[in-house]
Amino acid sequence: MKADLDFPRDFDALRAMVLERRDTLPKRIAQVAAYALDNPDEIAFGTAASIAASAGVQPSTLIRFAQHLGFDGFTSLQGVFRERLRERNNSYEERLKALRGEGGGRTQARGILEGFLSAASRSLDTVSRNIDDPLIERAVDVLKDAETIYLLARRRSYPVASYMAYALGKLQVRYHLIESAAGLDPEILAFASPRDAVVAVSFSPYASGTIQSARVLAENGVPVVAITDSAFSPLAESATVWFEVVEADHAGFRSLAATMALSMALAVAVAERRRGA
Amino acid sequence: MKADLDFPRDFDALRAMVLERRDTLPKRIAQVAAYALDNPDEIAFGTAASIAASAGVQPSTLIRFAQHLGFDGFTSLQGVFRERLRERNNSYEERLKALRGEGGGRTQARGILEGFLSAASRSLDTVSRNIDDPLIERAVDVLKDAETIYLLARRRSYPVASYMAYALGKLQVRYHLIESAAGLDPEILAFASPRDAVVAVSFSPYASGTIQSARVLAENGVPVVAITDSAFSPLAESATVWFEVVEADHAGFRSLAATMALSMALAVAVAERRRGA
DNA sequence: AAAATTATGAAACAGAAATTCCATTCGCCA
DNA sequence: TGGCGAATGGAATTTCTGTTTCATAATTTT
Repeated sequence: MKADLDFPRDFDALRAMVLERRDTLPKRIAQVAAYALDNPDEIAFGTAASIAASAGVQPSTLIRFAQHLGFDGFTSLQGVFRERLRERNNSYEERLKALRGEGGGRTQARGILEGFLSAASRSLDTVSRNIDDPLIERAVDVLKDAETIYLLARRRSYPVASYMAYALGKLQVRYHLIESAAGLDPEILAFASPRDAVVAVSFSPYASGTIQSARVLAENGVPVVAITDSAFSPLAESATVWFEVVEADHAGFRSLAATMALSMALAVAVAERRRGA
Repeated sequence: MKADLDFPRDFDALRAMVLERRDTLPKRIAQVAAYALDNPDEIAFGTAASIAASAGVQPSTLIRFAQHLGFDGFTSLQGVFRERLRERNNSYEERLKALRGEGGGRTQARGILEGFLSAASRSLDTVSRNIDDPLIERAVDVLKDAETIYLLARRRSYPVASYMAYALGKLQVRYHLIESAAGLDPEILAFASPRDAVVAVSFSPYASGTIQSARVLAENGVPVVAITDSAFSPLAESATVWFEVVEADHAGFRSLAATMALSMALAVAVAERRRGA
């Protein structure tokens, strides 16, 4: 007889058990384990067949996974995932309530995190209200015909350009990321022609390098798509199309969430347009 | 014939429809309707038989209720209740839905932008639920004593590190951003001692450079704070403290919003702690 | 290297679930 | 009151789901 009664009663226990045993689990079982921890909602609602397909295994493997953990079948394992979903929603309600009630039990670091999360969230809200369709379309029109897209951003804005570079690379769109303040940039920018295009990102206080480069490029007839934070931005003057993105800030640091989302949207939209979609 | 295709797509619409018609509904159907609005979780998780018993009606009545509302059966009605449970507390999502409703004609690019905004918002929600205070405190403890903070991130994660570098610089915290895959990194990392610390960021598929460097540093006794996306991440093994941040994605590109917020919070919290605040 | 054990895939199976059907009851109007 | 249509209960039916089984592959042990 093998009365395996020590199955995990809740999600945390299950998670702990999986992590503890992960090295000893068979390959397919481990594959299911990883999927389960990463997609708990799927497990809670799906059927054995649908989950198995989504995780790339056989339904029977799911049951074996459950049995490895001490459950007597998939159904009882699923119960744990459902219970978690019920409780999570409850605790989240309470979390919101605590936040509204200005709960005192938060640590300082937690408060800072909430601040940044809130700033990011406000930025997203703002940009979704303020960006209008024709503007995006015009920007995409400009960029879709460019032989090379030059990415211009410094300091605070640099992370935006570097993520855009990553995306454009994946999308097989030719680009050039203007890296450093040092040396080579002027020469590289001298190659830019009116058949190329520039994406320039700068927020107040504007990095002078970005502003000047953008101006020079614009004077040479290279179309410029700008992302900046005000109509009075010196970037707006040089721009063919410009977006006003006002990021909320916390502790003196602005969120980049909205700018990131916009720049990624531009990258993907350009790639799709080129594919003729 | 009356092809009733206008069944309620979400819980709010369903609720509104029920309230509107409640006077005209047959007795048993009304009984089910009341039960459904009062016990939505039961509907989401239960079976038709168990719900029927719990509501004091026959299973067939449950189906009639669903059909009265325009669904083609109990199963599709249940789908609405499940969807609600998944997407509860996602205020941004609902706002987007409302926007679509009134806006009418969206362009393709606009759709892509909304996709990224929505992904960012979901990421923020998730991280605010899943990160707990003690974890942040421990990470800050590790970092506050470091002489130099080494920032380790490649490719997709690199923008995070570069923004963190910007912030740490402003905050006058000594750091070193590991730049390129080329040449100098090993020598620079060899300087790191147990009195320093590392912030490593990597998401699946994990950049091998980041993983290896983190492992070597950990073996040399340098504390590692990791931000990664799964308990199975190889980064988690090397980490002294690790955060699980699951970013939502759109069009194949993950949001960085949550990771950005977390990394900025760490930077600011460390600086404040050092100031003795 | 061979044998034994364990893991995996695919399909068959049994049971439960949702749905349909039909006889009966209820409520309403002539 | 009698007749008609809608509503209801309960069983029959069909669809689908979790589980089991078995043959095969992989892995470990001897």
